[in-house]
Amino acid sequence: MTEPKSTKPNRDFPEEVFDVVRAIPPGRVTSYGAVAKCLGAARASRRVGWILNKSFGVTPPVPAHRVVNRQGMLTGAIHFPADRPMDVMLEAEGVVVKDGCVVDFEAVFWDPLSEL
DNA sequence: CATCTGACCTAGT
DNA sequence: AACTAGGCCAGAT
Repeated sequence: MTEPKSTKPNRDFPEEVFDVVRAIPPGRVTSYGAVAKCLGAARASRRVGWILNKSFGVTPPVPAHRVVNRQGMLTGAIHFPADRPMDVMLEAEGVVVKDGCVVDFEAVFWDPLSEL
């Protein structure tokens, strides 16, 4: 069979991730697993983080600071530039962050599966 | 070419 | 309820 066995609805993973993250409204946050699942790759949550790491400097800019882990912790803050800490950007949009953790994570959680 | 790590998640104990 | 271990996919060394 010469036909492409993988008929995945997924185009380029990075591009899809950027699109979803860009769709996150201000004052809201989402999780890597939610984005990955939205793309049909619930097990690719790790890839999402790696892709977001690459999202620095891309156009249009991707609000990677709106993406946190399942627990609402800013695990990616360590990879953020010191000039733009993740917690500061979130608070600037209305998200309350305490000790690197999002307060009322469920309240500010934005599900791409439901909203997108 | 083989091995390890990584912005994670799920499941088992 | 909390902790540990394994799985997942891809890039880097």
